[in-house]
Amino acid sequence: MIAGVLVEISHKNVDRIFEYKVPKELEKDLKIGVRVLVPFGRQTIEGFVLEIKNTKETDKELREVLSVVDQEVVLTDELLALGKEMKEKTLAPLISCYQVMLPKALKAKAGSSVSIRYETIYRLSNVPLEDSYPSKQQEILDYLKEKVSASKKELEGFSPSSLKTLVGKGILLEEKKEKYRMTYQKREASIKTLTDDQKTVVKKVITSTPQNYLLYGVTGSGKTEVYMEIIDYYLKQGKSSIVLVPEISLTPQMIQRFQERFGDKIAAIHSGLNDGEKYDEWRRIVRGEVSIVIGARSAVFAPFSNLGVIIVDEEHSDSYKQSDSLPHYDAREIAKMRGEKHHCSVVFGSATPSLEIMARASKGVVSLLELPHRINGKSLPVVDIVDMNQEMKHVRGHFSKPLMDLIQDRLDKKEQVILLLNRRGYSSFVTCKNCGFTFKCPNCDISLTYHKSSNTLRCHYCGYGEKVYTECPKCKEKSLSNLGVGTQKIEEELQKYFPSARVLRMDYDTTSRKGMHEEIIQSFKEGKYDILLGTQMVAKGLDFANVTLVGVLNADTSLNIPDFRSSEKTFSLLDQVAGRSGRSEKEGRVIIQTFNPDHYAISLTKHHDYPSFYQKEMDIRRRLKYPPYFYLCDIKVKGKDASYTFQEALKIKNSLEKNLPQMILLGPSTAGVFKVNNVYSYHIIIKYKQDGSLYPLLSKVLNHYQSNVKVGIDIDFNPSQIL
DNA sequence: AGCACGCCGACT
DNA sequence: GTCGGCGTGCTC
Repeated sequence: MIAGVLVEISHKNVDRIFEYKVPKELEKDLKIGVRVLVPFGRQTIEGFVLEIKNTKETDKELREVLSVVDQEVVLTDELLALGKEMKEKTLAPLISCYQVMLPKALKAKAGSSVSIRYETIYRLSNVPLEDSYPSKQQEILDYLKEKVSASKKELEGFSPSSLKTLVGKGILLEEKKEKYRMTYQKREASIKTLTDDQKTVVKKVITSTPQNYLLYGVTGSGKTEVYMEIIDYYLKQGKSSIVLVPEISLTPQMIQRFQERFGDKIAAIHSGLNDGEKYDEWRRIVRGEVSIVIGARSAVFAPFSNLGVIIVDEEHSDSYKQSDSLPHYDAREIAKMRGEKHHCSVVFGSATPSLEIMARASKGVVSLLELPHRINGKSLPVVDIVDMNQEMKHVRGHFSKPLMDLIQDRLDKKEQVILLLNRRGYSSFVTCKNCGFTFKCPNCDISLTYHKSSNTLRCHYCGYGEKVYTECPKCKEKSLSNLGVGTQKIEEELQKYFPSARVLRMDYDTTSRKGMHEEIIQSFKEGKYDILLGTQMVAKGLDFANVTLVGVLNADTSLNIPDFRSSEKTFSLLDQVAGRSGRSEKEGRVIIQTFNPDHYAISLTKHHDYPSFYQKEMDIRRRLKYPPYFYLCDIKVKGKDASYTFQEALKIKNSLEKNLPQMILLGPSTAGVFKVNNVYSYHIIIKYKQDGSLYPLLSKVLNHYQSNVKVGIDIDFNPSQIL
């Protein structure tokens, strides 16, 4: 027997199958999809068995498999095939595709530090019981007759020596049992009755043939209830479900709602868990002990064999794309692929769907489901857009008069306020403090980034550059600056203007400690604070009945990020945060402060007008040849020697240009984050309608450079952002 | 990714 | 004469 093994080294040079002889005694344990320990050069490492050949003759000199690591298959046939497809679509090393599917604990290096936890349990053996025992022993026996089995901890109240005696006599059995670090308790099942709209959506999904859906529902329309109802239906059919949410909205509040309804049938995988806890959750899934997985991006790989439905909540979130490491996969695409394999539906939900999916919905490629009303029967909150150009004279700190007045009003009424400090794309673009003017690239329509070293403004996409002016070209004021404020500064201002207000800050600083996120949300919910001030994380999924005012201090920052999706990101953020207001009985209000009141991404949030935003934005995307009309591919060329790296990038671009005449190639341009750790990056951007020979061609480029140690190449198809 | 082999500079 | 720099090449 010969085993084809993929070793646990994520590098192009070794991203292929190596063959090993299988010793007779390992043959029965060695299966496709298990990990094995193999000698590799001078080292001993782990790898996945991908092939088994039953050839007897050993024509080649092969080394032997040392041991089999897993008793159970860790990569099922489905996941093995899925990994190969991912490699095709992302051009990442195959091993990296398998590594993202598994918890850290199952990767070779972390394996030693995370272990399975055990607890000792006691239960009655088959030895016939006598009529009576000494009283201390009898107590234990009575307890166990009732409970069948009990852990050591539970029996702490009883006499330890009597316990020992009973075990010694063989009346009780002492066993080691695996113990999970997380526990879920089902609480009051508060199943709300669905509205007619919600019922229609649920019915459509569970009665139709499996397909992909876009659930377009306004904020507060009860999408989560719809998800749970669909999941419940499949649960009763004996099928499992995956719920994907962006990490930022995977709040304790959200998990709690699922837990209340489904109890220990759920496993929640989020960044708050440590490696051991994640490993436990994964084992519960593999063993079929749970039927519902709720988690961020990587939860899409939950090893279920009988999927009933996959839910992708907040579908528009860019966190579904893995951009920081290989493989650059998109969980939404993986969801569709698994949906097809399992013949199950995939429901993509959002109040502000991505243009890509809405475009597909309007073509009929995905089915559109709508929830146009809030479940509380109230209309969406009234939004006022405050023009900060006009407000300049009345402004106190970062607060306009209308916002100040409304905050005071809510404090008087003992109602709560959420304030959003938009920090998205908190980078060095130049804005006029007086009129809000920002420099944009004439070719790409994205904000220019300030480069201190050369004192120039540059476009990250095409490389266009211009000199920095001291005077604003629009209003002629000398108010150009690259401004930015932190939450601490705003908190100080709030304390100054509203000394009696109890302000709670929520940002990356205050939530980094484990459990802090939960604590903050809980204490705000309990009314211990009047104002919740935070960054993006206050925008999504939070549900506070007493919040009747949402204020956005600076709507413009996300408008100016150097990305063709900046308008979409802004509209979606503003609409989402506005939706936090007036979720219960009381009417909600929203104040949006901006220097660009006429920009469509801001003005259209006034009436929550997604359809108009969609039309307008699609028009721009079509004219500038951006998605969803064109696909994008971002090729990053990195190296320590700036000029050498640029030359190589230019060579790549020229050769691609020759071979891809029907595609549009941009660059090489300096990356937004040009220099990181003394490594310089250049981008080549490809816009295309059909991939044609793109993939094989880029694969060749990668192979050509795999042995070049001076430059590294990173390819990202459909990038969520180009940095 | 490791790890060794290999061919040129400053030292006990 | 050696110790060691990190460039090139291989791992079933």
